[in-house]
Amino acid sequence: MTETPALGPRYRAPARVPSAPRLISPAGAGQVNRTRLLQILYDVGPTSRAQLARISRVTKTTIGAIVQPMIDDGILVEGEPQQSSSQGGKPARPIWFSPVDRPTVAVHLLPGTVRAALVSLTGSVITESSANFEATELDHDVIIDCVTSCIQDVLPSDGGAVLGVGVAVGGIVNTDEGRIVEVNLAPGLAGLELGPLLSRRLGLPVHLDHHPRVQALGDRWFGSGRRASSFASIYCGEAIGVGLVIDGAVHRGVAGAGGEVGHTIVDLGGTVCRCGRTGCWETIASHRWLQAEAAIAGLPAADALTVGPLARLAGDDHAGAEELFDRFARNVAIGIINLQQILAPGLFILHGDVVQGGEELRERVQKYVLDGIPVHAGGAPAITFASADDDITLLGAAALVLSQSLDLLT
Amino acid sequence: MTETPALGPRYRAPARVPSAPRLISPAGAGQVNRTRLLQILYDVGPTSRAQLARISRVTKTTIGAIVQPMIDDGILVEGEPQQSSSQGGKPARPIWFSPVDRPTVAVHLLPGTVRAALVSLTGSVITESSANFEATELDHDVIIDCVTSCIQDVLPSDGGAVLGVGVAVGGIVNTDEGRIVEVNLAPGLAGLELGPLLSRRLGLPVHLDHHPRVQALGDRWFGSGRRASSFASIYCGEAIGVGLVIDGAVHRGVAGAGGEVGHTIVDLGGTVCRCGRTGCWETIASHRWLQAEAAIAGLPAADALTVGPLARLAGDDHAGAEELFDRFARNVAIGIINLQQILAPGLFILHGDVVQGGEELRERVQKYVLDGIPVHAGGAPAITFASADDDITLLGAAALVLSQSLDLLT
DNA sequence: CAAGTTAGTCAGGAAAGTGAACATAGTCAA
DNA sequence: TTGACTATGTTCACTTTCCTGACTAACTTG
Repeated sequence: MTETPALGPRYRAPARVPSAPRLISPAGAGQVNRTRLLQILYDVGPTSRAQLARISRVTKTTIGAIVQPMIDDGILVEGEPQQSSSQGGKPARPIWFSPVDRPTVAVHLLPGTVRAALVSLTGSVITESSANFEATELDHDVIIDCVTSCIQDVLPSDGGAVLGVGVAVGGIVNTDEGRIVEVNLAPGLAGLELGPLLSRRLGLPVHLDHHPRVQALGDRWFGSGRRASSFASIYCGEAIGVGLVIDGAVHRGVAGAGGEVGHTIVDLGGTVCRCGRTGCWETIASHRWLQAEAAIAGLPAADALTVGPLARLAGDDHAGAEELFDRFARNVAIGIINLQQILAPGLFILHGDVVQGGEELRERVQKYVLDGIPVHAGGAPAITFASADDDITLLGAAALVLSQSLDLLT
Repeated sequence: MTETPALGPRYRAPARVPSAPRLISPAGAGQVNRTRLLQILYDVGPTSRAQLARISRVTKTTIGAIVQPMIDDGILVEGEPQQSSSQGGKPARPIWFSPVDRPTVAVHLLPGTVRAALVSLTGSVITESSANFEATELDHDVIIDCVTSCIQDVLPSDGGAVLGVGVAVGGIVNTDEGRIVEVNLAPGLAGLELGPLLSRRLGLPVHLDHHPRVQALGDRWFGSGRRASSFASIYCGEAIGVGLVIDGAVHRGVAGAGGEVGHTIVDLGGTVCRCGRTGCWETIASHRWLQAEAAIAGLPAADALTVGPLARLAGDDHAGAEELFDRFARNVAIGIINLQQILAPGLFILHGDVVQGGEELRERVQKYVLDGIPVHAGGAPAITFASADDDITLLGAAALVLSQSLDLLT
């Protein structure tokens, strides 16, 4: 008889068991339901118990049982009684998230710049800070120091509990390992294990993800994708990327790949992209293309042209600008058409410099998209521009933490 | 006090409530768990209660409680006791689906041809039948008659209970309404409300979907996508389409749109597609392109060339064929690259005439795909060819019914 | 001020998974 | 042949969770 090792029961290699969805236990169902209810609350905003019961198709009793402990715990707060409806009745008291309890830290990491904010559960920025580092910096320690101190600037001074840190990275990341794979223009960030390193320094859970996916999360939780079950959140500026929300959840490919829609091939015979391949969408719908074409057309300040100035030129009836503006709209539409043909999300939310083109650009893009897809019962896809000056990426980084922590909110 | 109408409680228009995920009740959890367990059983094949308990991370007790009523009901059967492991122990009795109880009807509708089969819960074809109609036929009644009689040929003669009818349509469908929107080469099918009409004639639930999505379901349930949580099932022959499995579920766009990857734009300056737009993937990777290029290259029988003969010509060191074969591989890779860049499913299962290219073609496609995507921690995507003569679409049509009916299997 | 209406709470009941103990049926070695 | 060992499958008391129905609270209207 062999002795059982002190470390625990003898390990026996299990039969090769494929990972499978777990079954739900009553206790697990409670966890799931608490999480879902909080999701619903985010979707609909401050809402009374009775209304939540109607939305989630359960009884008021159940809602009360779920919500009351959270109120006692300080996560949720009960608002002032609202006006009764004209039919009378006890006035409803809306439930909403605490504006101070358990905030999250949101970080946006760009080549040379880091931006950090303390974000409340209600989705508003409490404190903000930013710092710069040399984009050519190769020493990981220097970068980590910079990021850490920027975060510490926004941490609550009273040392109150923070849920975690969410990081949006403007480059390719491995979400499984919390590692940055590559960031254009910032070679020093390549290979940086930002997740584990930050987590160790701060003693907080850290989640990081690809910028357009974080942006999509921001749209889903706090922006115009709020109640949409599927949509594409596109960033279009100096580069192009997409975050896909499919059936209410942000889609990640294996280990966090995917979303590189800027480097899908749309023009086989086209020009060479900075990625080394030929005919990427980015070669016909990013700043680089805009500036090259503007130079050819002889537009003023062509080599620094962006969408806003181009729109103004086009609005002033500058013939070359008008023509370029329209081609830009068509080129932006190409990638959207392809996404719609493949996935048919039905809603496209555009961010980045492209929104500087305003309603005029949006309408043109929409027209080209509608021209480019067959009429189908699914209905015409909607193209919307995000507001130009929002913090949706920071809010998305906060949502990144929330989406992983909701079940920790007891 | 107004009287309550006889039809039921007075209907009161609810406050505009956004559709939201329901919370899970204990009873609902049971339903979900039964369904999940059956899904797991499909994924892993015949399996003992104890093994199922390990896979689904619940106790043997629970599995027994779920499985026993289904055995009593005849849906599941207990196999012969297996050999004990070398360590001894009571021999396990694998549980599996009944090969005769509650079969489904699978239908594949193509321009001019309909194929029907009776498929068992175990995923094997019990009976099969096919019929032809004029592809130019415009009378809906004639088509429905043809489909109905083809189905009745395979219905069990003893009138045993059939779960339902699944239909794969080689064209655009509206899955919400069970309506065919458009089928290339068969204008009479456009607008046909096949779902409701068949359902009324047969008295059975009918589900229909776009062919590549049905094919993906077949791969997911009975093919090489069986345990994969995400993959793309591509049909590539006279046309190109894709069915996407994302997180274990087949993705449908709004009302069943999406999957039209053949008409994504990959070659802006290219040739005009039969869809009327320019530069679709289909214009460079379907039969039409192959035959046009073969004619230019002076290959024999160019106007009826398909992939199999081309592969043989190339294998015989026919210079023009070899070069065309390679370009075809590259062109097929283009669309796969784009899908991988956007969604990174990590696995691509190819069906249709393209598989006639054999391992030689598969390797070339894989090489071009790997050349066309950045190295990323997610790992290199796998490209696989389905076996040439399988019934995966019919099995997928059966799975279409199963996936909607699992919770009806008590 | 009474009737009607809506919000929120309290006690009892049903569904479902858990965990420990037990019956069942094999292997292996003395 | 027997006993120790191992693994499968079943029985029963227990916990969690949500539902039902009755109740209190608060406001509007006539």
